[in-house]
Amino acid sequence: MYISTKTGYALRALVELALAGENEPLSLTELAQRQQLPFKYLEQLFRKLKKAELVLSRKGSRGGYLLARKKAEISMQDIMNAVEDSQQYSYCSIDKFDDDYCQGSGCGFRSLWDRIGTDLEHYFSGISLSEIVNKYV
Amino acid sequence: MYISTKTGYALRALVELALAGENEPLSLTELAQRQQLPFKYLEQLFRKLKKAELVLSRKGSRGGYLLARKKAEISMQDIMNAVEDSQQYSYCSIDKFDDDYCQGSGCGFRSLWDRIGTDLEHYFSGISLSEIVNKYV
DNA sequence: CAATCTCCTACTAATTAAGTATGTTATTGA
DNA sequence: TCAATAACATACTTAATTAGTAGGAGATTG
Repeated sequence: MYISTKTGYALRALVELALAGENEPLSLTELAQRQQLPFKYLEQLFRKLKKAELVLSRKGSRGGYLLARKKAEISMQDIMNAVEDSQQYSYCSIDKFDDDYCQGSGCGFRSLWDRIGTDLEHYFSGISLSEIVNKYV
Repeated sequence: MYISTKTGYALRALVELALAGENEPLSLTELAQRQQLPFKYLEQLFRKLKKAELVLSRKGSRGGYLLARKKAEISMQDIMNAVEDSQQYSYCSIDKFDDDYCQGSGCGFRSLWDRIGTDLEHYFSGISLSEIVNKYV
């Protein structure tokens, strides 16, 4: 169980946006250079970030990306949700078990996973981009 | 970020041991049947669980596995540590960045990852096998 | 001594993550 | 108005990790 580099990249990138000016879009070319991240990979991440409405874009020359919300309104949970493929923290391998053992929502393990999922979601929702920028960067 | 089936399997298996008698070892053959888990895969998991001193084994006929500690003394963190390959919750992709950006322990992101790792470790250490057995099974 | 187990190593298969390649569309500034 | 710039989109390749298999050696009990 670990945080993917995908989330790491996204976080770095958003921190960079947070540090940039409010109204000056930062281009991915620039961003990729500053963070030494693969440009084409970033493009993909940003498509997801945009879909999740964490960033806005401006096309064309002098275009780029901007944060769509205030730093304080973007949490690590948001970022992970946007970028990570599986939305769940844990999954019950329910389909491998027959009905005697694991019966949908009645399954004990499933409710354990659910609890853990909720707890972790709560935890990561509590870490905002502004906190990261202030404390760690 | 999610909990692997490996951890799920191990948890299920240990719960099964917890439910079994104190001094009657449970064989993997039996366990695999009860939980519908692949026997050979379980063997590997149990080798790790034994190495981590979470279980004891008795060889030979009528042999099997027993919990090495009281249920309350085994946490999800223990299980994950034992079974999961990477011991870290998060890793800094430090080696991809040059020294200008990320300088070992001085790197802001790294300390963020460290904080998260510590927090999660603490969280999972707080979930014991006995709690799981009591509340969820 | 035979059945039943753990123990050990080395594969293979499947899935996911990471990264590349190629091209299209929109916007700005010269 | 056109050329440069940068987002948008899709499809593909490679690398890494996870899940699962296979076969046999070494103990122990009835």
